[in-house]
Order: sequence, then C-alpha cells, then structure tokens
Amino acid sequence: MQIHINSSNYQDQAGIKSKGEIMTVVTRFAPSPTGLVHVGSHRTALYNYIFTRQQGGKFILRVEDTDQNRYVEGAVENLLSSLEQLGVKYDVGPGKEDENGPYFQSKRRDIYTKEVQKLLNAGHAYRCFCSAETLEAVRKEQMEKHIPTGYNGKCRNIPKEESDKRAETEDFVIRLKTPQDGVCAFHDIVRGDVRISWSQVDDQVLVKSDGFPTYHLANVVDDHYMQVTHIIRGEEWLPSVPKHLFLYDCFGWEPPRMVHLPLLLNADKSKLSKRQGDVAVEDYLKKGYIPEALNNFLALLGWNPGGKNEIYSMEELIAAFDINKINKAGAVFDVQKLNWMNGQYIKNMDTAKYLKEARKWLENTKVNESKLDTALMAVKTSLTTFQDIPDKLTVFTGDPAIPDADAKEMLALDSTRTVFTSYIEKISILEELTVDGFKTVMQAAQAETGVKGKLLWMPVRIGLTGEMHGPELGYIAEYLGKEENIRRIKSWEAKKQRS
RNA sequence: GGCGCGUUCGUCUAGCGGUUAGGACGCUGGCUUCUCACGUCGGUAACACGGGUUCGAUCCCCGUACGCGCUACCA
Repeated sequence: MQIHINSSNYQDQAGIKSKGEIMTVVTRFAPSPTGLVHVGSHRTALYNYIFTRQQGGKFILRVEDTDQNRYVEGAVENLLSSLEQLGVKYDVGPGKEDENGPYFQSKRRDIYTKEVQKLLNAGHAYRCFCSAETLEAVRKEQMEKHIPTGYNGKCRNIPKEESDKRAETEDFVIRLKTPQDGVCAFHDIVRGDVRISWSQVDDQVLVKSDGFPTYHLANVVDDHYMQVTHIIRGEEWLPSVPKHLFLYDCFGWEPPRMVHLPLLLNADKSKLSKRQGDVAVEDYLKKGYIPEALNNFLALLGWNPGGKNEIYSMEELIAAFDINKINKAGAVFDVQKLNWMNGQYIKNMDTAKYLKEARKWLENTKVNESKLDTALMAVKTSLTTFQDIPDKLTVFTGDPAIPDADAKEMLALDSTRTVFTSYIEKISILEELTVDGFKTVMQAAQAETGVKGKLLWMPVRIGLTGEMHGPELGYIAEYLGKEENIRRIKSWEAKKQRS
C-alpha cells in the first residue's frame, strides 16, 4: 500500500527487519537544552533506544539548540548525565562524533544555510519581511474576528529582484511555500493513516531573522543527512508532519517512518507539568528512585507486553517491545505505581548492591557501624525509595519513643513484668545477642512465664522501642546489643515503680 | 474559533467480531500463632453516548459528547 503525498511516495510499513527487507534502523533522540530532562522526554529517548537495540540499529543523540533565547546553562550536562545514569546509551552524538556530525545544531548552521538556499532557488521558500510586531497585530485581529490564525501570505509573491534588493537592508525570515490546497495524507506507525488539509498548514518559518534555523528545517535536514529511518517523538509533533513531509518532497529526499508517541499526563489528564509534581528525571533520582525502576515504569506508559508480569529489565523490554503495539491514548503518570515498582526493585535487589547503595542515603543518621547492615536489611522490604532510609532507621538509631496510650496499657500489664524479668535474665546469660539468640530467648521466656503471642512479644517491642510498630524484633534486639536491651527494659521497670 | 489525535475498572493496560471482558497499581477482607511492611489467597471496579453494518459488536462505519495536542522568528 502506498499513500501519495504530492509527488513523493511514502512506504506504509514499519520498516523493520521482519518485513523481509533488510534495513538498518537509525533513530534519534533530539531534545532541546532548555532545562532539566523531563520524564516524558526520557520516555521518548527510551522508546528510541529500546526499538533501536531490538533492531540492531544506530541510536543518535542530537542536541537541538537552535533557540538562543531558551537555552539554559547546564542543560546539556544534565541531559548527558540523565541518559548516563539511566543507562540509555547513544551510539553517536556529543562526544561520540562520526562523519555525520557535529551533533549540536548550533554547529551545523552552514549546512542549513546551504540547504535553504536550494529551496529559495527552486521557489519552494521565500523571504518574508514582515516584522514580529506586524505579525502579532495580524494574529490579534484574526483572533478578534474569530477567523483562523496564521500568516497572511503578504510576502509570498514578492518578485525575486525586489526580494534580493530588500534583503540587503531589511531584516527577514525565510518561509516555506506550502501548498494551498489538497490534502496531505501520511502514515504513522502509531496513528495509522492521518490526513491534514494543506489549507491548514501555515507558511512555516524556516530561518529566523537571527539566521538560525527553526526546528522544522533543522530537523528535516539533519534527519536526512544522518540517515534517520524512524522518527520516534511525542504526539505534539503530529500536526507539523505535513510541513516536514513537504520539505522532504522539495529536497527530493525519502522521508523516514513516523512514530508519534502518546503524551504523558497529569492525574487530571492535562499534559504532564511541573505544577502537579516532579517532572524532571533528576527529581526522581534525587528522591532515591532506582534508574531501572524508572525505566521500567516509563516504558510501560504507552505500551505493554500483556501478561501478569510488570517487572522488566532493559533486556527484557528490548526483547518484548513491539513498535506496532504502541498505544494511541495519553497515559497518566501515576506516582503510586512508580512507588510500588521502585519498592519491588529494592526488595529484589542483590544484598551487596543494596547495602552499598543504601549506605549513600544515611544522611546524618548516627549509626552503630558494626550493626548497620543488620538494620538496613531489616528495613529493606519496607522501603519505597532510598530516601526513606533515615526515617525507617530511627527505630534502630534513635532513643525509644514515648509510648502512646495503647503502649502504656500494655506496659502496665502484670504479665509484662514477668516477661521483662524473664527476658532480662535470659539475655544476660548470652555471650552475644543475635537474631537467633533472641528467638531462643523468647522461646525460653514463653516456656518460663507461660505468656505467649502478643502479650509476650509486644511488651518486649515496646520496651525496646517505645512503639508498637516496626521491623522484625530480632533485628532490633541484635542491633541494640545485649547491654542496651537490658538497660532499656530496666528503665521501664524503674519508671513503673516510680509511678 | 479552526484543524488534528484520542476515549476499556480511579490509574497503567490485555483484547485485534462470539470471552463469566484478563492482568498490574490503588483500595479492601483473610492468612502469615508480635506490630507494620513483605509475601500469599480473595474481593472491588471498566468497554463515553447514540445510530448503523452483522446471525452476533468493546472490536468495523457514521455522528455526538468529553479530553488532549497544534494553531510562534519555542521546541
């Protein structure tokens, strides 16, 4: 099946190896350095990466820094660092140059200038001398009259001689001379067949008055010369596809396959934004989310292999991914599910790795270094993110809490006194208090006092921590050590006698 | 306003004309002879609406509603 776009053809196929025709997949992630990397942006990078790895292709990172006004200091560093930390490795790009570089658009201006000249010569583009103010006034009037906004075509037909002459003294932009009627029909691997009337397509600015290209020009030129086969990007670009396709047509180039991903949304379905929570990859990393969990979660927003399992390593994602099964509808970024998933990753983390990572998150917690691992292991299954560690550790490292009413009631019980007496007696005999030793002690205490279950355990828990909740008691007992166990239990005895 | 894209449990989704519409998160009940967490066994809840096409529509077509996106010398 072929869909005609003016004079050029567009192949309706995913363009992947399984089609029989061997082609090397080339994709690119092309962010603008305008701030911290957004999770939605990272999701796009991830899909490019996963698809490319699966196809054995080449993944390009290209920095689209054509807007001098929006450039943010440090943004490129943040971009590189985010990709690095999340394990999304590009094959070519900044620092990994090849013959198709450079990979910063600001360093490719000569190329755009040369290409746009071809367009000018062929009559596919023209200089527009309208000032930004004029354009703004036109737009305002259009809005007031409730007619479609857009460029009015004022400079569309300025004769070449006049244009050349004015260009010597006046500021201008270069616009694309888009078709005025007919329909642009194209195929998108996610959206299927899409049709947009040319009457809806504005004469897009290709080169700004500062001489820099706009996204549309730079993007098309770069994707062509970098031999990109699949454009995988956010849905917000769908409406500008006709301009891009027209550019390919004017240049006589074959356009890549289009893959427009569904957007990531806030809980209220609006486009994911900072106002409603963290949106930067860095925010999540700082909060102790695990890169693998973040990737796993993001990969499943817009695509799902089906089945009961939700936990996929990068390798598994690469193996299972199917570009033809990407969803069309936007996906709400649900932190609750991310939290669950991150907890899963922590629980399943290899002990040595966990301990090493966990130690980075102690902050100012004062710990008994020799028993730290015991405490960290005790707390492992209760973590959502690593940031929870200091808080979870206070039961080990802090002073006993002040008992609440229920705890006091428990402490006041007659059976508690006998349990305490027996407990102290039994652990005093021990050489060292370990988790196993603690269990033995509790068994012995139960046999001696006849108290069992909650009435046996809870007083000891409260005696040691002041609280009725917390990690497994044996860990706490071991962490505190024999002397501290005795000291804490006795202090309750003492208080009790005083009252 | 115009154009485009979309719509399955609250959320992420499976489904590709015939299913008790499945799974995961969340919430919730039991078990786990200390609590919480973990784990485990259950429960909960959905095809936006209206027309077609068809023996039969969640699935195909049309319309409506709603949502989102685009409508910049930003990407």
